[in-house]
Amino acid sequence: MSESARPTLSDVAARAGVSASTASLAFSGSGPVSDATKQRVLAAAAELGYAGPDPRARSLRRGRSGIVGVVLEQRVRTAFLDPVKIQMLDGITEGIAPLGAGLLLLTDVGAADLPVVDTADGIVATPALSVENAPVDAVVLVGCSPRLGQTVAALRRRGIPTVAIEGAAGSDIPEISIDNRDATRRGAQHLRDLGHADAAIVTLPLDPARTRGPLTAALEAGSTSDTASERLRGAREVFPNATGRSAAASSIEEGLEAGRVLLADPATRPTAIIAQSDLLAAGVLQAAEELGVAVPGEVSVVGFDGIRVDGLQHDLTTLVQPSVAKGRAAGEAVVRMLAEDGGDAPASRCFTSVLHIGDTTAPPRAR
Amino acid sequence: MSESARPTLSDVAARAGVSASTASLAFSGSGPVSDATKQRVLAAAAELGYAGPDPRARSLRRGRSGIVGVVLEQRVRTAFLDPVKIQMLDGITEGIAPLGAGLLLLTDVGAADLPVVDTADGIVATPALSVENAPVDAVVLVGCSPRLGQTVAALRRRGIPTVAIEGAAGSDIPEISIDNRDATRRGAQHLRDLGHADAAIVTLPLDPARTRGPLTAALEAGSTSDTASERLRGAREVFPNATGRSAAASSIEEGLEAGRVLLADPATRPTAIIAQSDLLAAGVLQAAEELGVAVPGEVSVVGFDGIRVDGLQHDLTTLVQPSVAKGRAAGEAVVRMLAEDGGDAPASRCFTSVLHIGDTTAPPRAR
DNA sequence: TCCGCCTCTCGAATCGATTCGAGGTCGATG
DNA sequence: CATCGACCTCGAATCGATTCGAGAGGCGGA
Repeated sequence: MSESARPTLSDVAARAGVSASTASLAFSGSGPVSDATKQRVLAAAAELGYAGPDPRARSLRRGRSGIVGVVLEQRVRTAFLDPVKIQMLDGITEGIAPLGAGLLLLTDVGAADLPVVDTADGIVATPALSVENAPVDAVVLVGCSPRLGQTVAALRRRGIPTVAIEGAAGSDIPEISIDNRDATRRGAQHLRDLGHADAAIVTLPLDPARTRGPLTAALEAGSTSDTASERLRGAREVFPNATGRSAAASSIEEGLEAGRVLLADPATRPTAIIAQSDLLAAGVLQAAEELGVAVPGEVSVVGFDGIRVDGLQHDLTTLVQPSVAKGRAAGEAVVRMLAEDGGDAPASRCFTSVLHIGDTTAPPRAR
Repeated sequence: MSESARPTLSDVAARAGVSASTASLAFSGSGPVSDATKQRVLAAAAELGYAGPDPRARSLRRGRSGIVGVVLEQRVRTAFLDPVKIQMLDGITEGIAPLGAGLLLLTDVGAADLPVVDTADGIVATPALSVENAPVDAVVLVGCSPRLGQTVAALRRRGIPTVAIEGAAGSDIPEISIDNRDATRRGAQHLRDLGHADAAIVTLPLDPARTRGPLTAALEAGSTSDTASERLRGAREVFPNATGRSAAASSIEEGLEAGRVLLADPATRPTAIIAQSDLLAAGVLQAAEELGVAVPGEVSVVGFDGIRVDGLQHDLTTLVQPSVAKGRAAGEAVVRMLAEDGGDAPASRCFTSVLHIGDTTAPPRAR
């Protein structure tokens, strides 16, 4: 028992001359244990180099692992390149702080795609950790994805409390969202009020394939992204016939790409561009600069998110959304659902974005 | 048993008319189970809505949790604002892919600082998850920190395989690093070769307090950051008497701050600035622009990292380090250490940075 | 027909800690 | 002096799955 193997609680107990149960009490600190005994146990633990109760055993017994899963819809790098995601993650961290829980990064690419892993030795290793089998007490879904349905189904089957940020996952799952549609509408209205009649849109990825290209009716109809669709609808409320481009990601690069196409031809160039994220907007601004198109003189640009894009010269007109607060709300919802008395309150929340008018929008130049 | 509670493997087994052991075999797929039986078990599971083996129980029995911990030295937001960290994280993900393991985010603020959490109800909750008690199979330390020693001690006591990225943690812990000192020296030498004699340095945080201010001897002597110290030494090999500023973080903002001070007075202004990160360098460039100091005409700037700073107009002269490869190497080291046959090979690796000469360095203007 | 072997299934032990009720000791009180 | 608590400590059951050796059938060959 006390061989070279790591000591267990019973080893410590034996050494201290008490029973395992008493040792356990001594460690968890809560139970009625005399000071003398506690000291003895702690001393024995120190002598044996006991590092504390095994978290695996503890979590089996307690039924809680102290881990909250965060499901990202993309690979880690891609997700974290988006400042909005990072802010939400940070908010989640704040929100679950009272739980003292850790954050486990998961992607919903699905275990099915990679059920087991063959090691070099030809041994079949543990199936990859996924939302189907991760030892989590609760899960926060960040951003919707085509696989959302399957992910939610697995979570429901496992009975794991779930909260979704931006993505309708089902009536029993609290959703933390913002006024995507109305906010975008307000941004578009701002452009209309300035006198714009010809606005183009740069959308977030619409389909699972993240198709980059012109914004076609087919693409729009087949959208699997609530966020992109809602923002699109909001824009269409003001500019029903707006055309545009669909980006393959929310990044400056993609915005640049889209901007180049939209601004290329001075004859057909729109007087305003509504980008569905600040990163895309920043790319559009860069494209404008590249092509020598003045902002806001010749083209106005509106973004979405309200992040500080490092190094951006402009004060972007955008819809400022409370990303950190969203994350925090999600975290708090998790805490509530995990509380003993129970989270009867689904506690969905919809935050409001604020239109920040910067220096990238102005009346269109008479042509 | 099969009440409202979630079904267990034995429930499934009972329903399928087999023993629990057989059911287990059927699920793990590996054992010699007849197809008929397997189908029966799977069917029973489906009927009962069994979601697969409980990961907590499984990890207790198997002794593996399938989770790899990543220890960050700061809060999540701060860490992930640094593109280098994100790249490394991504590399780690790639590296441990064969494990099929998940990534658990941990910070080394220490459980001691927040041993237990009082809930609103006055109930004492589970101690916060930390490196001391997280159910991880291995850990990757990202960046060194003052608390490194304690973190490593806890890990060692627990017998958890550990790999450190940038930070000497002990002889038994593989370290993945880069040639901080020599790389910086080469960057500095490049400046010297161009004719610079008066270079200033902007360092990464040196002490636990992340003091922002002039680079004093005391600060240097008390440095707890290997990375910053090494890069500083490299610079000093070429410019022994260089003065500078210490930043409170690796960010554009901090670089801007430092740049403003260093470039404020045209009389004492250095002809070159060596920044210990690209983010800091970008800030310095911004400061230069603000103050109307031409780059590289009036001041040359060298960075470190080789990240693409979004929106940066310049092609920064910098030392390109392979961040993703570093992460991947760390992940691979973890895989090796976790392999059955055993990772006798500590497998420390030191990568080499490459000097990329952009357009931010040029000979000093004769004054 | 009988034997041996091979394939599939089962029992029981185990992973390490937690929890709860039972029991034991000791001091104080009537 | 006997009894009642109060306060500790202990035993045993439990969390849910995995694993390994043993045993039971079935089938082909002699």
